[in-house]
Amino acid sequence: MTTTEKIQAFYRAMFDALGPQGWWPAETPFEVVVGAILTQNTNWKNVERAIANLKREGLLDAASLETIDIERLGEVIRPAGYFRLKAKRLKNFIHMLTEEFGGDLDALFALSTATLRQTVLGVTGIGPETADSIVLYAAARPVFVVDAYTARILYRHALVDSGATYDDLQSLMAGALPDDVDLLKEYHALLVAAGKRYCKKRMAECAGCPLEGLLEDGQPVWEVV
DNA sequence: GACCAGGCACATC
DNA sequence: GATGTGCATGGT
Repeated sequence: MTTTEKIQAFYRAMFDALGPQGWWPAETPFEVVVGAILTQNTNWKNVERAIANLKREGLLDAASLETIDIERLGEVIRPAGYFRLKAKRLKNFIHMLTEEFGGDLDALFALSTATLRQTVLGVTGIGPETADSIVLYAAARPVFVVDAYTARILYRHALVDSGATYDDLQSLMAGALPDDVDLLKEYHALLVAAGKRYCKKRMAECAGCPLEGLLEDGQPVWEVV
């Protein structure tokens, strides 16, 4: 089995076992952007609380976030953790959006995919995973979103070594998959769903994982990652 | 009480 | 270029 075949087999196995995940869980592209920043290294449940607070306070739009006091914003998003840091990061994104695109997400999303990704990446506090989440799930452009579960699952199945970078992982996945927005949305969501259930950080047993026994060559690696 | 969660920037060597 | 550390809440 080639690496490409393995990556495609992983998708089928996860989809058959777990079904469509319906990501991103948000009502609007703007909410996707906010959620992408708030979920950095954070349980989604806590992000939901923070987003509910933003909605209740009528703050889930560019103009409101541009004008709100940063300390008050921090209090509103507090349940998401790292709240001072994330208040700053939200402000950084909104400043860029306001100054360069008149606060209009559609204007930002009119950029070419590569330029859009670079522009979003240029915001302090937005790294590769957050940028790609925005590009894929908010702007609906075909990029592969790499996250900790992607790295862990590919590493434990010996498709990459422990030194693989974000770009290494992204290239590997992109090279094996079509430029299909719906498929790429689903693949990332399935990796997270499978990772949460069967491949948590210190989990050494993975009984019941849909990826179990899929590879006929190469033993899975079981160092903790 | 330790460990973890859908990262990222920055300091230091 | 690699490695270490701060950031913070809420669930298990």
